[in-house]
Amino acid sequence: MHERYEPRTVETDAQKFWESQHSFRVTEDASRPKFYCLSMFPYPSGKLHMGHVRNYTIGDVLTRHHRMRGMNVLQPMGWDAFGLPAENAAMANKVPPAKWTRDNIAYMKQQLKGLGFALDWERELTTCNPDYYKWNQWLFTRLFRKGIAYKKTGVVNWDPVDQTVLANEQVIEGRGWRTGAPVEKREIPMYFLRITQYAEELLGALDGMEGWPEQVKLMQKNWIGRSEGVRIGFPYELNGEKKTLWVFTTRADTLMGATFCAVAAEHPIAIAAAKTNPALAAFVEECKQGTVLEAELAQLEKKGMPTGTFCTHPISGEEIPVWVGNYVLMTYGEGAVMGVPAHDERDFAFALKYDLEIAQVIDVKSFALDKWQGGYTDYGNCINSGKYDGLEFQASVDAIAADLKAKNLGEKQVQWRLRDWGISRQRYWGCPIPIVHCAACGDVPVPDDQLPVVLPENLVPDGTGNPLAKLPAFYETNCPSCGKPAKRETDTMDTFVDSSWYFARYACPDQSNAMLDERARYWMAVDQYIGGIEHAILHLLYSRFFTRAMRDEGLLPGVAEPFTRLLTQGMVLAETYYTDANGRREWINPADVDLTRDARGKILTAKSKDGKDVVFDGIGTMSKSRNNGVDPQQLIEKYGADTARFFIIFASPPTSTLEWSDEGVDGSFRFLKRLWNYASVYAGKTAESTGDSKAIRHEIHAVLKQANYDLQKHQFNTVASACMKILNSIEKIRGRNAASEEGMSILLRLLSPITPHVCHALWRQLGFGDNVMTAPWPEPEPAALEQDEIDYVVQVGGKTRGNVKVPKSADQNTAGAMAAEAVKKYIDGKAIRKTIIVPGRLINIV
RNA sequence: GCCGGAAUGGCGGAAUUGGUAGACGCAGCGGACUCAAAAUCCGCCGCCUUUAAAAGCGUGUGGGUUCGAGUCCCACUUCCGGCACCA
Repeated sequence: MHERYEPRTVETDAQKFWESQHSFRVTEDASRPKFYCLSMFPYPSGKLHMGHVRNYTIGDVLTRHHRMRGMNVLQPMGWDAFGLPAENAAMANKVPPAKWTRDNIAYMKQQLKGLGFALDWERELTTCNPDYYKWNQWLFTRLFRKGIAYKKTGVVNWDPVDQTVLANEQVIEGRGWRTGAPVEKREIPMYFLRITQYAEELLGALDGMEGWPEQVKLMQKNWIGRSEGVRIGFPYELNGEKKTLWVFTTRADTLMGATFCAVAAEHPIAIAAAKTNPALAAFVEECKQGTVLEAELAQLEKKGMPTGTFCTHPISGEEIPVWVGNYVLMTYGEGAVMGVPAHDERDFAFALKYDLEIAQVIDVKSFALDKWQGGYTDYGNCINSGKYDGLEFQASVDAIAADLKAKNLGEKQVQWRLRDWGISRQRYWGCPIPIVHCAACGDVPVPDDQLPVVLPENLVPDGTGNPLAKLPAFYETNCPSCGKPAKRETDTMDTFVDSSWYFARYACPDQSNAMLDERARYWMAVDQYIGGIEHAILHLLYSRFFTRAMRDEGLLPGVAEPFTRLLTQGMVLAETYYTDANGRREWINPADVDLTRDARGKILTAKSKDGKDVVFDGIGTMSKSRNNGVDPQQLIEKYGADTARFFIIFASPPTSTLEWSDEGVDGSFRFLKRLWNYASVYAGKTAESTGDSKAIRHEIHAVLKQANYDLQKHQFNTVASACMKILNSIEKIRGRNAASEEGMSILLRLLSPITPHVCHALWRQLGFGDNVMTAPWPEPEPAALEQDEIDYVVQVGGKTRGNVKVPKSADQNTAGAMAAEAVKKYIDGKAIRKTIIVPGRLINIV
């Protein structure tokens, strides 16, 4: 046995062993409980980043732990291979996205293999391969025929110079990233998936999902956003035609205080008024500038302009003005709201600004017309509301809804915040949408025998629109229905489509006759899903929707939820720095910044390697766009995969955000070295000290008990600590005896999911067996946990004043008396009011 | 702006349901070994007063509940994630 710990040799040997044994290959096995453990697949951006190492180490710890508990564990891996960065790289390097992507996959796969993850590589899948995306297309055509997929217009960011659609990420401070031109909103036809049809089910099912964090369920609940209210009609006349302006409100009790209505710039009233009113036309035009980003829209200064149109209040019959408001969203409800300045903060500010009437109709306290106060939105009884005066919230809503219904101007309604999912992307590197546009037959889905619609792989985009739209060889085709010349759709699908069902395909990646087969029925649902908290809404919600859509296609009978248990990993953050080059930010990797700090750790100066001053721009998620990713490869090369794995597990609990710093990694490396040294130096010797073996056994088994509890809670950082504590205990023995032997056996098994290579080597070399992966999971022995005396903390009036050892057999009175004796000097001369005894823990004398 | 989180020594973090705050590490300080250094091993290590013994303070801020609060409640501050075309 080598005296020195040499990670490279140890890791290569272990990996060769696993490969030769096909240790991670799994098949369906009815005799054992199955456990499908899945980490979110990576986008092949170039090389692994720390977030990947963290994610996949957590997944591997879970996988290896469950294997040792006797379960049939599937842990696969694949590539989320379509997406925008490949097109950006293609433009920068003049290399087709396909080549860039596949090169990245090859490199990252080697990195993953080097980290020793227990992955079944025979199931690897890549979303940009036709044998995968064929089934995107196949399912799309099914959903299209059912009406779940449909066409309507959607709003996109438009770069007027490059004549191209921009992703939100490509809009920097309202301007196109390449051209610097102010971005405009533009409406274009797109395909949508009717996720709203599943809104009720997606919301209702959350309650029963006990394996999901409350936090994520709450976010999804709020995102779906069910609200109960009243749909209210305000009749108006436009060009002599009688129409009704429909609004939705959750506060119908305030209807008598509605003094105006506001519509979105895209609303028919606004468009009609703009035709005859140049000032209004300019305002409508202004509203079209800027991005579609909701975060920015919500923080815009609220502006408006009267349309000149008036509508009739459905109860009072008064004429109230209709305004255009830049804060009214066409995408929510019907693009119009009623304005109740007295009881809505936004309406109040709007009314003050434009001198609109403010009419209090709820008896909230101390109402003042000139100043908004928090209580104005409180519920209360109606006042100044005619026949509704004195009614409380629910009664007034009921009465108003009934009256509106009688007039055919409203009814109670349930409204959802969730919108249908627009999946069309005017981009090259994605899955082609399988539709042919025929002048005679309309939008015709591509028939099964013509699938997949293959994406040509040799194109290089140039930033001025989708290259597919410039390639007649791609878009010129014949109508599958009538055979006449027709045009193929050139938009591709949102990459979220690819990732909304990949988890099911891992069960049967080689199946060429169907999207899924009976193997998917065996493995689904995923028992444990692991991935970043940033996916809490979109990816996870889309996957829940897709799983139901697949269920309703008969592909996954009885499966509604894709992920039984969810572990949301905290993000790995890093500091960000930039240099300012002629107003354009150049992002500098934190590894290339030299810092000086003051005694409190505050940054004094920051310089790049070439001596330029660098601006610190806070801490944020590691990303390509801010060049603050930390490459784990250097860490792995210097210390080995086991140290990298141990350190990232040890550094913080899986769900916490982690500000990356590799200070402290030495400690993890030292621990593995100490473990190795102990095994090589002392393992051959008989013990020097055997006297306190009983106490040491107690320590080890108590730590093991706690570690098993922590594993259940997924608190892996303290499991790593536990391993260190066990080694500390064993080291006191300084040699080999029954206690150290047992301790080592426990330690190597407990540690093996975290650092599998070194544990594999030591398990064999110390003669415990051939393969630690097949050893049973260690459990504490009750006898070793027994103690004769209990250590009580003694408090006087809640302050800790001492300790007392009480025999296990002693009753409460004896224990109390012993405690009082132990802290005598603190209670001398004072009356004892009562004594609180927490069995096994603490005695408080008051 | 809206939704969801987080805040504990110089640093990462621990504290199972309200019960000894700081486990386990990092950094630092002192020592052993060494010609020396590295590596390794041993000890100390929240703040403050103090020669010491001992006392007081202490879990982002301000209140509250309790015999007892890092943990529960109310109000705030700062930071992080998401906001539908980054993935």
